[in-house]
Amino acid sequence: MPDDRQKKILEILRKTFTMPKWATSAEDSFRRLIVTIISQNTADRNTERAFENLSKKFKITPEALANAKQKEIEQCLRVGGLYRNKGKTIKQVSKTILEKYHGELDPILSMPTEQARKTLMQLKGVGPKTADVVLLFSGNKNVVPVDTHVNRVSKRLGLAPQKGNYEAVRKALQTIYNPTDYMQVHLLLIYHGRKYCKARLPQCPQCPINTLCPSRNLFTQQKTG
DNA sequence: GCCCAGGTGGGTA
DNA sequence: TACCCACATGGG
Repeated sequence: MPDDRQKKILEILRKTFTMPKWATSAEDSFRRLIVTIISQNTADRNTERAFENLSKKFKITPEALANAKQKEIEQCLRVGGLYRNKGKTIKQVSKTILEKYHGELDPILSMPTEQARKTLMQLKGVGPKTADVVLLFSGNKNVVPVDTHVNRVSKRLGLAPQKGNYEAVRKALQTIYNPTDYMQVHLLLIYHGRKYCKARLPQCPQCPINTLCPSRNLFTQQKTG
């Protein structure tokens, strides 16, 4: 159960940002996995362009991508950056799903959460963030994916331990908030991080939750003496 | 021209 | 185990 401050933070974020339609729309789980791999360390705009190129050239199925030439996958992804790594990952992941899991991702997502998570992370190029995004948005699992914004914002807001690693931040957020809110917590912290709570800024002047932010007080104290 | 966007795996101490 | 680095493009 969130305490008053934690509850208020979520309430303000809900009023500040609107949730995207895609979050609750049905999406093929394999497509979700591929998009999420492309999005790794990449701006949304470039992710979209790369995925569009890939979709035009190939059917987004384990069969089609496992049998595609890696060079051709890479060319589609070029516009997004990190294209050699991701081309290799996408081909390999598709091949593994095809050969080891009969070309089906959904049975993995039907496993208990921890087992599904572990299984996804055994795919080379799929780390905790990518696994959790697929689990949350396509597997209907109770996890909070921690991307760079979620990590930074959670720590500044005192929602997660300052030196916590991925797992510590994820567990902290999952403990504070209700599973029904996990998707909102994930997305709203990202939107907040992008708009107000930037990595290069020690604090955010226009931030709508400034008064609830412990690091804002630290900053104020430093500035005033 | 420089910084920012923003995950994973491999190497090293 | 904890840190450091390579991967790569597009936009402001």
